[in-house]
Amino acid sequence: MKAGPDISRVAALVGDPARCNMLTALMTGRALTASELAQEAGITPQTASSHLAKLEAGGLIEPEKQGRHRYYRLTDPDVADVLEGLQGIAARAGHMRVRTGPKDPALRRARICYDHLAGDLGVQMLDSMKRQKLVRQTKQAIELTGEGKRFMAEELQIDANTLTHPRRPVCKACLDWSERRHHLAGTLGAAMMDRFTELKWAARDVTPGSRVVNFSRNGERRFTALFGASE
Amino acid sequence: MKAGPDISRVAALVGDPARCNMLTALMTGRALTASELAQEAGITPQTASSHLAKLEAGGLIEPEKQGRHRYYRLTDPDVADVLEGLQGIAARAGHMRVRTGPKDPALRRARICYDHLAGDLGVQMLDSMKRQKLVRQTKQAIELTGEGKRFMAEELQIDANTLTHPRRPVCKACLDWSERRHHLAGTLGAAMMDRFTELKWAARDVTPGSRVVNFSRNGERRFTALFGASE
DNA sequence: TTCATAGTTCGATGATAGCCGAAGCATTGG
DNA sequence: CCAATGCTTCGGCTATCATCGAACTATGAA
Repeated sequence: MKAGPDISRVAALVGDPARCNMLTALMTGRALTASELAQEAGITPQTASSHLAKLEAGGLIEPEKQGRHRYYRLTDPDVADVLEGLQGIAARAGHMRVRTGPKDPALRRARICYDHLAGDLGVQMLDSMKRQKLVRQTKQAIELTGEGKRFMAEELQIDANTLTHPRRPVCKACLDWSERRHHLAGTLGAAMMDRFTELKWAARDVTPGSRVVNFSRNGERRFTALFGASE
Repeated sequence: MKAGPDISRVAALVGDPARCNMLTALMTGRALTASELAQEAGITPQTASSHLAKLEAGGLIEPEKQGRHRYYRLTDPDVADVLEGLQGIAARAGHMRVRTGPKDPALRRARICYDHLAGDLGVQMLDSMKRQKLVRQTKQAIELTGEGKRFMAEELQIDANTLTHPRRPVCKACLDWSERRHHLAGTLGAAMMDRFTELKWAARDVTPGSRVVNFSRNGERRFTALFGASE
């Protein structure tokens, strides 16, 4: 007498190493073409095509035709959240990748989680925002306070009114796999990351498929000035 | 140049239908024996034994020997959270089980999520608790307020001091797959569900493996009196 | 001790599904 | 129109892995 949605199909999709590599590559938030994803997974385009069709049927990714390219992106930030959740379990069980490159510490410090900042600095930022009362928890979601709106406008030139989105909250807590605490997701989290990039405080690592975010010397100083660790 | 924990192994574990059935059976929060899990998954004990060994190695379940029985439980509420998250994605993609029994509406209304209340009533409860300022979001977690502690003691005879646990927060937001909003997890969520059961306001469905929670007529009245929908 | 139950290990089997080569569409550019 | 590129479909190969029968260990009961 089973009931409820059938997990195993979705999980099986993520369970294949090739598909999993594609999905983690898409966690950068960027849309990638079928061939790029094939290379990312280390398989031929034919095989990739089959995998992509399955992922699409499973509702994990969405295609967008553009000329003779097919760009794929994760359908939803929620998908990224679940992937992060799985990473948390895998990390605890000690199932790290065999090739744990030198980039790993950098990944723990600051990385892209779909479209917002994660890792040590991401968690630090949300903590600091709460301490400064820029956000608070009201009914069911985190909310930007009046003080927070002023702060965003003055310090980061982000107009809070532009952040509303029909299907996505402005603020959302996203569980960080490396820190096991929350960082800020939602349209605000995305907008802030965008601004950091525009201001050249931070830049995504150039290695294709890397989620690492590198802060410049000046950028880190400015970032810490706004969201410094607990005094 | 991959980095980070390897998701695919964990996901592959969940991806097998038999193992997935076992895991969802364990989402009741109860510990089940190897044979019970075998029956739940519809496979022979030998096969189940192999699956259980894999799930244990993957860190998803934990055994506990008791006489000649081996009881298995989910290692961690976090595992249950990820499973709920996967259900959310599966539900959106329309991957419901083929045999969507008559219990389905009941499951959406009230069910056990590991050890606390989920479904419509679970979401309603957390909403109401926030409205009544029994809990609030402080730094990174939901916190029980002074008012909340009084409420718990007076209305439900729950001593807030007994709720602290070395590895588990008192309050935690858990994403509900059917409502797509949060309900209350953590030791408080578990304690409240226990109390509801003790007071005979609600009881888990007798069907083995069912996550449905049935509220008595009186129980629902009392529950609504405390955590009624928004007035 | 003897029997029954719970669980595991081993070996063989069979089906699923990932993989690639080759060929086929579709779009762009010359 | 032809060539090149991006992607998909088809067919066959292969390896993985879930499955079960049979035999074995361990605990508890008579």
